[in-house]
Amino acid sequence: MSVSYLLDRDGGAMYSNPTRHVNLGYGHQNVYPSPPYSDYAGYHHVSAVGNEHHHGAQSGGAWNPVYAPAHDEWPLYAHGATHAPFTSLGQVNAGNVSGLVAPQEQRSAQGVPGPPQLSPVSERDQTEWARRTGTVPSTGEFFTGFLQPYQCGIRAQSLLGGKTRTKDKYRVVYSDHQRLELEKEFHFSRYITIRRKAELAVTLNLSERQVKIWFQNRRAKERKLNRKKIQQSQQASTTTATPPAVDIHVNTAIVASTSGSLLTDTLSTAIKEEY
DNA sequence: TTGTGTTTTACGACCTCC
DNA sequence: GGAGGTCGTAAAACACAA
Repeated sequence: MSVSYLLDRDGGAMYSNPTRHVNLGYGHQNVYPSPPYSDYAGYHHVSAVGNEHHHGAQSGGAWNPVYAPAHDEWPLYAHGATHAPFTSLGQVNAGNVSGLVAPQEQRSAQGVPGPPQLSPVSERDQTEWARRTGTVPSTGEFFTGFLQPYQCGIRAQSLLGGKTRTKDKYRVVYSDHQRLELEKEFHFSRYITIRRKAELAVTLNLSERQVKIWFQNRRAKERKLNRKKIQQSQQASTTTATPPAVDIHVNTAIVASTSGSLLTDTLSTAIKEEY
């Protein structure tokens, strides 16, 4: 299967060779039936994310001109960066995060099963997050005020021996909303398309580079978790008195794990069919 | 409060593919 | 050569026990 989904979703915008990433072990991204963010309990919006696999029918959908083309990296370093991306996505207020509503409506208008409404982030969640981060946005500034990546940082050169870091922040902490949307996207597909990356970057007010790196880190996290699970299962199998039964479900689970994902046997069956 | 372990961003090095 | 992949790592942010 490899990355054909990319071609499907992106009209071949990414790689034309379907064998690319064939060894990466994530060739099944499009189907991912595990419970939403089972290993991501740290985020509190799970209930609103239950209907993932949203923009799955984006394939073939026309690129919506609402979304800007890929913009330059690091667009938001200065204070008071413009927040134009949201001006076209509807009003954002402190009690209703609606950044993705417009895209969904557009997808719906295209007759495709679009993404769910953006997970509603309650005012309590926002204030909680603001409290934790020590940043309290004013009404209407939930996105524009304190979610700016590198909001305080002027990208400084020659820090850390030539490495580039922000001047007064080594890294920013993404908002719950940003991480939630990224997780939703990741849950839909382990590999983001160029088109979707640009879309997300605009929607979440991140740079495309940040989105790309987030996905890289997220895949690394998943691999790490999978390695841990494999180790645990191996330890469990060695400590059990009875030898592990030859169970098709177990085997498929191991196959899935070694391929770097959290697959169910049902899913692995689908993968076998793909391969 | 503090020490410590874990998680989260961000990057560099290196690789593959076009 | 450029883009994006993995892998390893730095360091901030966070969680939590003592």
